[in-house]
Amino acid sequence: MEELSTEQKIIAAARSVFTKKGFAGARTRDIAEEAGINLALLNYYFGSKENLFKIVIKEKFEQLFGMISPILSDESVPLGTKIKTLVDNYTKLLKENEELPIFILNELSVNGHIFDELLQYARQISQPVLEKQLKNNGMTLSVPNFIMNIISLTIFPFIAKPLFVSAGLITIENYTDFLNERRDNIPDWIMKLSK
Amino acid sequence: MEELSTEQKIIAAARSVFTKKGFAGARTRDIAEEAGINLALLNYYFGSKENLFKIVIKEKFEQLFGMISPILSDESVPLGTKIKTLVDNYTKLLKENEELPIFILNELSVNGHIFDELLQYARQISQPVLEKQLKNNGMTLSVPNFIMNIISLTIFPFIAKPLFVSAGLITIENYTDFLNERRDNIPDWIMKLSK
DNA sequence: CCAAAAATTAATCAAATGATTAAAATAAAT
DNA sequence: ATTTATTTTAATCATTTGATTAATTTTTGG
Repeated sequence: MEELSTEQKIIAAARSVFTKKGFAGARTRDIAEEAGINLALLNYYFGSKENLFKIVIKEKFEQLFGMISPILSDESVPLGTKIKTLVDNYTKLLKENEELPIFILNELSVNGHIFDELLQYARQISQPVLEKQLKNNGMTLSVPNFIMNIISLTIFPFIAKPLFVSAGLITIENYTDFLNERRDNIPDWIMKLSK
Repeated sequence: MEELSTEQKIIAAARSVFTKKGFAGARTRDIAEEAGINLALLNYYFGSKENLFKIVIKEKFEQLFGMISPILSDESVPLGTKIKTLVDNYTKLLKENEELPIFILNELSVNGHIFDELLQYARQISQPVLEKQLKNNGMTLSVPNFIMNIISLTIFPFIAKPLFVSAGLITIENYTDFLNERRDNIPDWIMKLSK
C-alpha cells in the first residue's frame, strides 16, 4: 500500500468531486476535505480551481475518447474485430466510470473547442483506413454514421441508466446484465446497419 | 406581439439560463437580467432558485420524454409508424432545443429519482402494447432494448454534436443534413435490429 | 547540527451570490 | 378620490467560496 503524494491525493479527490458535481457544482473545500489536506494546499500546488479542473478534464477526456483512434486506425485489424474491441473496451471502462460520459459531454457542450487538436488528429489517421475497410467489406455507410452508431449504441445506455431504472424498464441489479448482453449483440447490429 | 407577464418572463429566462448552465452554474442575477426584472422579483414570485429550477426541469423533462408513452402505447398504430413518428418528433424537437438532452440527463444523473412516478406510469401503459406488437411482427428483441436502440440512435447524435464537429467528422453547416439523413434511415435500422 | 527550502496550517480577505427588507410605484377596490 | 392591495425597486444582509497571507512545521542540503 503506497501512500500517495499530496499532489496525487488532491488530483484523486478532484477527479472524484469534479466528475460527480461538474465544474460549477464542485467546491474546492470539498476537494480539499476529500483529499485530507488543507484548502490552501490546493492553491499552493495548482494555483486555482480552474487549473486543477483542466488537468482532470483532459485526463478524463483521454480516458473516454483516447482509445478510439488507436483501434480504428490500425490497418491490420479487420473491421469486425475493431467493432468488437471498441464495444468491449467501452463497456468495461464505463461500468467502472459511470459518470464519465455525462461529465465529458456536458463540458464539451459548454466549452466546445478545447480538444479540437487531439480530435482532428485522431480523425485524420482513422478516417481513410475506415473508409477503405468499409468499402472492401461491401458496406455503403459513411464513416461518421458508422462511428456514430457504435458510440450511440454503446455509450448512451450508460447515460440513460437513471432513466431506464426510474421507468422500471431495467432494475439496478439487472443493469449490468443488460449492458453485457448489449455488448455481445452490438457488433452484429453494427454490421447489419453498415450494409 | 403579446407582452408576457412578469412571472412568464422570469420562467422564460430561467429556461434559457438553466438549460445552458445547469443548476449550479446558473446565477439568479443572470436570470433576472435576462428577464429584464429586479432580482428581488424572482424571489417574490418563486421563493427561491430551487423552486424556479423545479418548475423548469419538470417542464423540460416532459418536453423530452413526455412524447414517448403516448406514441408507444397506442394499440391502433403499427410498429413501423410508431418508430418513424418518434424519430421524426425527436429530430424536430432537438434541432430547436440542442441543450435539452444533456440538461435533463445530467440532472437525472445527479438527482436520480425525481420522475419515478411519471416514468413508471409511462412504462406500464406502453410495455404490454409494445411486447405484443414486437411479437406479432415476428421480432425477438426485448422492449427495453427496442426503446434503448431508438433513443440511442436518435438522441445521442445531438449530444455528440460538439465532439463530431471538433473532430471534423461533420461540419457545423452540414450537421442538420447529417441529422435529417439519419432521421430517414433510423426507422429501417431499428426494424433490422429488432428481428 | 544548522540554515535554507519546501510543505502545511490557521486565519483572513474579497468577491460572488441567494435572499430579505423597507420603501416607492402602480393597480385595484370601495 | 381615497384607501387598500399588489407589484417593483434599491439597498443591504448573510453566507458561501475561491484565493491569499503570514506564521509554523517538516524536509533537505551542506
